[in-house]
Amino acid sequence: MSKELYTEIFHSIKRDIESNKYRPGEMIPSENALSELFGTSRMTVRKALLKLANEGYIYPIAGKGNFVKEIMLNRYSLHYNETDSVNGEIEDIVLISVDIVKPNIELVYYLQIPQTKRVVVIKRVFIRDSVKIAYDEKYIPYYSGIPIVENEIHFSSFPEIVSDKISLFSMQKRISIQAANPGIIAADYLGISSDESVIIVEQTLFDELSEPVGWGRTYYKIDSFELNARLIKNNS
Amino acid sequence: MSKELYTEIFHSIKRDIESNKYRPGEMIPSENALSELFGTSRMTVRKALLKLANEGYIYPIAGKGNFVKEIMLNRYSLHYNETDSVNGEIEDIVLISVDIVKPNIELVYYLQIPQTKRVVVIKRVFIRDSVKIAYDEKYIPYYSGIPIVENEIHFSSFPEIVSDKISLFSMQKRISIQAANPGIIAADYLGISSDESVIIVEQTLFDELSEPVGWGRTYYKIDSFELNARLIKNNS
DNA sequence: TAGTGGTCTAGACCACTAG
DNA sequence: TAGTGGTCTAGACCACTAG
Repeated sequence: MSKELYTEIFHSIKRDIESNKYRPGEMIPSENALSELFGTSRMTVRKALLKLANEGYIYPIAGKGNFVKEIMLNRYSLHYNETDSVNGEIEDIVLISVDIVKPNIELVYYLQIPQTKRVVVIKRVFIRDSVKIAYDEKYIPYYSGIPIVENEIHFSSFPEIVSDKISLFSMQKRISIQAANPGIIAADYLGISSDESVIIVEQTLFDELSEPVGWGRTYYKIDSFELNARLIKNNS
Repeated sequence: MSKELYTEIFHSIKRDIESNKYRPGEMIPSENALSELFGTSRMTVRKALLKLANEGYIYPIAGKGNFVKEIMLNRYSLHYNETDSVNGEIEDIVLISVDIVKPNIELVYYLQIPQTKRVVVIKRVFIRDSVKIAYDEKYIPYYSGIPIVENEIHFSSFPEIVSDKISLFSMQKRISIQAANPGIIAADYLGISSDESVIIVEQTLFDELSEPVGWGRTYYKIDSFELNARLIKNNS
C-alpha cells in the first residue's frame, strides 16, 4: 500500500506490536536483524524506528535494543480557550475595566512579584444569546510597553497581550479546572447568587525561565461550560 | 554545550525562531545552505530539521523549503483518570453492581448497537475521607469473554476491562467535561439533592475502526473535582 | 568480546516547484 | 532549468551492554 520502504517497515512493526507479537517491555529485533529481514540499509530501518518512537510505540536503549512501550491511556489532548470552551457561540465580549493596581497577597503569590510592583487588571464578561455566561479576570505585571489602551486589549487573547514582552514561542501555559462558589464580585458580574457553583478555569502564563508573566481566572456559569479532549498516544 | 552536531544545529535554528530572526510563515535556509553553513552533511542537517518539525517549530513542503510554524497556544496535555482527577486521594472504590441489561435509547445511540444487544453495566462509588465523592457508571456491549465477575472488575480501569476484546494499542478515547444536575440515581448514590450541580465526565472508548466499545459517565461532587493541564507545543 | 543503538558522511536518484 | 525536500545506500567510528 505504501510506497516508501521505511513506511512499510514502520507499519509492519506497528502491526506486530498491536497484535501483541511484541509485548510491552519486550525487545524488538535489532536494527541489523531488521535490515536483513527487510533487505534494506540500517538507516532506513532507523527511520522507521524513529517514527515508531515518535508515535509512542517503542523506545530505544543504547547498547541494548529497542523496546515496546507500556501504553499510557490517560493522556489527553485538550483545546482550551477562554471563549471556545463554551457550548454554543459567544456573541460578544464586554470589556468592563482595565486598571493598574497594587497586588493583593494572592497575586503576589501567583505572579511571584514584590508587593510594590504594579499589576494590570483586565475584567471582561462574555455574552451568549444576550446572557452573561462567563466573567473573566486577567492579571499582568505592569511594565512599560504593555498595552493598557482598551482598544488594543479588547479582542486580544491573553498570550497576545503579554507577547511583546516575551516570545510566544517560549511561552508556557498551565490551566486548572475546578468548580466552586464564585465569590461576591464574580457572582455580581454574572448576575447569580454567590452560593451557586460555577466552573473556574485558572490560567498561568510562564516565560522561558518558568517565571509567571500572567495569571487569570474565568468563571463560567454551570450550564455554559463544556470541554472535550481526546487521547494522545505518543508519550514524550 | 551539546556534543552532537545535529543537536547544535537544532538549538541554533530554534534560537533563531524564538528570537524572531525567522518569523512564522517564513522559509528557513535550505538544507543545502545549512549543510554548508554548519560544515556538515545534508543528512545531519535533516536530522536537526526533523527534530524541529517534531517539536512543532517548522514544517517542510517538498520542492519548496522548510517553513516556520504559526504558534498554537491553545492545545493542552491533560492527564485524566476516573480516580486521579480528584483533589486528595481516593481511599476506596465500592463496586455497587455489575449487571447485564437491555440498552435504553441513550445507550443505543452512544454505543451504536442494536436494541437487542445486551450491555454490561458497572456501577461504582469513590470514597475519600469516608465520604462519597463520585459515582461512576460504565457501559460495555456484552460479548463472551468479557469479565463480568466482580473480582475481575473491581480494580480494573475502564480500558482494561474492554482490553481482551480489542488491543489497548489501537484503542481511542474521548472525554467530555461538563457541569449539570446529576439526575435522581446519581444524586441518590452521592447522597446529595438532585438539583445540586455536579461535574460530569463522559468517556467513550473506540476501537481501531472508530466504533464505540465502551461508554461511561463519572459524577463528581463539585468540591472534589480538579483537573490540571499544560500547554503542548508540537501540533501534529 | 560480540552485539547494540547513536552519530555522521558523501554520495545517488526522485518528484515537485517556480521562474 | 536550477533548486527544493524525500528516500535510500553502504559504509565508518563511537560508547555502552552483557556474557
